[in-house]
Amino acid sequence: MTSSPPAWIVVGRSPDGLVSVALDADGAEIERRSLDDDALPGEIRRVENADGPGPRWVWSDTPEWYERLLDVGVRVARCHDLRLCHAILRDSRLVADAADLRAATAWDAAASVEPARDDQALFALEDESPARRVGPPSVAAALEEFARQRDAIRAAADPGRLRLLCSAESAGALIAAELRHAGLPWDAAVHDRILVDILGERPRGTGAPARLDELAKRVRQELDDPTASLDSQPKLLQALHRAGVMVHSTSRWELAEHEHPVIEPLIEYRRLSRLLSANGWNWLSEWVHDGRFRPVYVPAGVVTGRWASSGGGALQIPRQLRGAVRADPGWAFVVADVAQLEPRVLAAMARDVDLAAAARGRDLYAGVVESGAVSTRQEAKIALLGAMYGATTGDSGRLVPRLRRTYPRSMALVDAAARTGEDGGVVSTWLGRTAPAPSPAWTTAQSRASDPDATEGDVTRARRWARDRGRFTRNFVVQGTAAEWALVWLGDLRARLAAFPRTDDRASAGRSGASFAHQAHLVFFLHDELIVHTPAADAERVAEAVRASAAAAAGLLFGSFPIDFPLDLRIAQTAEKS
DNA sequence: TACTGGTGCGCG
DNA sequence: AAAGCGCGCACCAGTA
Repeated sequence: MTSSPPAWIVVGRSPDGLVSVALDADGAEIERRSLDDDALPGEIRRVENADGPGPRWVWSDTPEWYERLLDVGVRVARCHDLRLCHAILRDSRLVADAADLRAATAWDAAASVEPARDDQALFALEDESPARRVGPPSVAAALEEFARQRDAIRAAADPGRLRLLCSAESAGALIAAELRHAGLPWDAAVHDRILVDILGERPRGTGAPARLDELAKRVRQELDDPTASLDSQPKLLQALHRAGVMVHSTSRWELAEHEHPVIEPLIEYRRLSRLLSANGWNWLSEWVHDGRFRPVYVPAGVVTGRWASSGGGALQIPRQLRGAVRADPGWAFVVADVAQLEPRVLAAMARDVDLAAAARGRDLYAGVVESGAVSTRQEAKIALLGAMYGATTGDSGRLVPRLRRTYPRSMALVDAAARTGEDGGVVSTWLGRTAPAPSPAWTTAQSRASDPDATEGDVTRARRWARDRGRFTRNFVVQGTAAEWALVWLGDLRARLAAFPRTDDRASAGRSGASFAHQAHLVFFLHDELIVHTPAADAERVAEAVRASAAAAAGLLFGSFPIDFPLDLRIAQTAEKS
C-alpha cells in the first residue's frame, strides 16, 4: 500500500461501532478502520503523535467528539467541523450553487449546547433521524456531507477565502471546547472580598447585604414611600412620579438627567443590585468549582460569526470582578487585546490607505484627530463608531459626514453595505460569511408599501424596517470580518502554544483539566481579547507568540496591505486592568 | 405552573 | 426614551 499520509480522516458511526476513513488530498479513500468506542482516543493519539503534518479530523460536531477526548488527555491539532462549515457554505454568497447543501437539512441542527452527560453512551447506536439522533451520524452521511462541502469550496468564486474561514471556524470550535476544559482560573476568596467591599457582609439567610439594604432604605425615604418596590419597573416609575421625578423610563441615563435627592441612591442601589443578582454569591457557587470558571462557549453563536456563550454570562463578566481571575502559583497570565480592531479591519477591507496610515503603529483615534477630520480623540471615537453602526442623529450623526470627506473609501464600503441591506440584498464578510436574507415579513412589508392602496402606516413601517436592516448589514461586514480576524489570530496562537515544551510543574495538575496542566494554554476569549495561562517562566515567549499571531492574522486576511494590529498586552497575576 | 415580552444593564 | 451594531441574563408582569 502506498503510504502517502492522509490529508483527512473522517469519523462516524457504523452498524458495528465507529469507523475512521482516511482520505488523500483529493478526497479519495485510502484506508478504512473499524474501531470500538473505547479505541477511538487511542487511535487519535497514535495518529497525532506520528511524524509529519497530521491530518484534519473531519467530524460532525466538535463538542460531540472532542470533550470526551480532552477528558482522557487527547488533543488534536486540526479538525473540520461539518456542522459549522455547513452553515457557512450553505449561506455564503461566494458559493456558486448551494442547492445540495441547502437540501441536506440534517446538518442544519443547532449547536449541542449541553455538555455530554457522563451516563450517556455517546458513541452508541441511536435513532438516525436528525431530530432524535443522540450520537454522531453515520460515517456514510459524514462522507457525503464532506464531499458536498469540498465541492462547494472548489467551485466557489474565491476558494482560498472559504478554505481559510472553514479552517479558522473549526479551530475556533476546538478552542471553545479547550477553554471550557481548562477553565478560567478564578479565586473565590478574592471574588468574595470584592463582593463584601461593594455590597457589605453576606447576609445569613434570605435578607439583602448590608450596603444594599441601607441604599434601599434611603431610596424609600427620599421617595417618602416606606413600601416602595424598587425591583418592579412599573411600580418604581409610579413612585418616582409621585415624588415629582417625571421620567419616562427608569433607566440610568434618564434618571441621571434629573435633579432629585432620590436619584443618587437609586442609581447606586441598582448598580449593587445588579452585581448581586448577576455575579453574586449564588453565581459563585454555581459557576466556580475547584478554582475554575467553566462557561459554555458557542462558536458562531452570533449571526456575524462572533461567539456567544450559554450559561454563566461568560461574555459579560463585569470589569469590577476581573481581579478574581488569578493565575495559579508559579503561573502567569498573558492578557492581550487588540486596539480598535473594527476600524482597522474596515480600513483593510476598503483598501483605505489614509485610514490605515492614521492607524499605523499607534492609537487609531489619535491618528484620525491628526488628519484634521475631528478635533478630539473622543470625537474620533464616536464618529467612527457612528459610521460603523449607522448613526444619523446626535453628536455621532453630526460627525460622520466629516469622516466621509476624510476617509471616503472606508465610508463608501459601509454605506454600500447599508444600501444593499435596505434594498433587501445580502452582504458578506471579507472571508465570505454571508448575512441572512431578509425575513418573509420584511419582504412582505416592503412590497406592501409600494402597493397603490398602501396606508401611511405601511409606508412608515417599511421605511423603518429598511433602515433597521441597513444598519444591520452596515455593521455586519465590519463586525463579522473583525470576528474572522480574531478567530485566525486565536487559531494561529493555539498552534504556536501547542509547540511549547511541557513543564513538570504539577501545581496546576487536576485544576486545568487533563490536557493542560503542564503547558501554556488559552483560558479566555472575548471578541478582541484573549488570556493565556502559562508557566511564569514561559510568559515572555507566550507574549511574543501572541504578537506574532496577530501579525500572521493580518497577513492571512489582508495580504500585503499595510494595516497593523497593535496589541495592549501585559503579563500579570490577574486579569485586572491596571 | 410554564411560557412570553418588556425592561434594564453587563460585555465587545 | 435613546441617538447607533451585536449579544445573555435576571427580574417582573401578563397570560395561558
